[in-house]
Amino acid sequence: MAISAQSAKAFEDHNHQRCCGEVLEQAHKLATSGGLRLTPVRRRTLEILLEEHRAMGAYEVLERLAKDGFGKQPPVAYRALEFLVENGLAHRIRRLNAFAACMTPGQPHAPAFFICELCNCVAEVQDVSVRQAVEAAAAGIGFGVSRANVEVVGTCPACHKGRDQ
Amino acid sequence: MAISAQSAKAFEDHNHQRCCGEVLEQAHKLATSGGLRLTPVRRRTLEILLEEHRAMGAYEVLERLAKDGFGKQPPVAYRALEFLVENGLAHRIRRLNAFAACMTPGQPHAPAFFICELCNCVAEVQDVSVRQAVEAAAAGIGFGVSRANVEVVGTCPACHKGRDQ
DNA sequence: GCAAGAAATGTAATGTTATTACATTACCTG
DNA sequence: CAGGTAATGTAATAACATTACATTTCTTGC
Repeated sequence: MAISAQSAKAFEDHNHQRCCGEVLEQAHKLATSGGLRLTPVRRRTLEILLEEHRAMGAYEVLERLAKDGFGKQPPVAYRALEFLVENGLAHRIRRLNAFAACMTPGQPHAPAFFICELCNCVAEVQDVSVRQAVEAAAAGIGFGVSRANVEVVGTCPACHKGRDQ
Repeated sequence: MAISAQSAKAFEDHNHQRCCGEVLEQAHKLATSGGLRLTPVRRRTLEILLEEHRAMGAYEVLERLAKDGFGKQPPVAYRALEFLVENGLAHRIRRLNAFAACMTPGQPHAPAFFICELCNCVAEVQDVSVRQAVEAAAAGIGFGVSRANVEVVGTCPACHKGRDQ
């Protein structure tokens, strides 16, 4: 089941070719400097997420990987995706049971995902204040934060507009 | 698979018997005043979540419902749970593929869930500032928020303590 | 270089979560 | 009490995810 072909970098237009290249390059740098092994499957998985530029289900990614000559079984996709998520190169969007490439890899980030309930497109937004609010709330109950996942459901600008018409 | 038997109302001690009764009573009021139909399955589902006072998987809830004489098929649980979530009487914790009764039904709320990665217990915290930060970020990209889901993973006070020892 | 251990991959099987479809029953409402 | 709507029961299946284990590739110390 395809989720959406819509832009995921906020909801702005952008030079997609360029954005893919940039992120991939950043990923490479991180891999070599950080001792990560960006193996062929992993690299290809990241490329697929970047090319599609949207949230993709694991099985959808798997199909693509299989076509490219990699294994056909679920663990192939799940392992590669897990690696990317663990190393900050991708995110898991739980509401959609899907994964999306991180648009700002490397830098310490506090992502929030805005998911359109009409077209299922996803925007990744870096927002420090959300993270700060979460940290403050955590401190209030003595909770030690390791990861925060913020997923907001609503309507993206395009769909919001269409609704009023 | 049971998720946790740990308290979910922040991480404080509380009079459980009393808290269940209160929330159920509130749910009833909402149902009658709001025109909701809190049917036997739905009511029982809410009771189960309240009794256990933790995040429960749909199949786990289903087992209990079946024992109580309701249907044995997944839609029985999913429909009841969906109803409760739609009407603010329960929440879905996506990271755990689970559901938990809302501890503050009726009042307009902005819940954030704190999930302990060691014991899997869940705390529901009402925090306006998180919601405000989300709203602000949404406004920045022209996104219309309908629901925000904040799930924070880390260590609860009890487990955090244990770790240091 | 090469042996030993660690990490990654391939694959089969299975487990878990969730939905679709449709028949039936209960409940409003005129 | 007839007709429509909402809720329920049930079967089947879809979608998502993990376990287990064999095999290969990479790394590292000698």
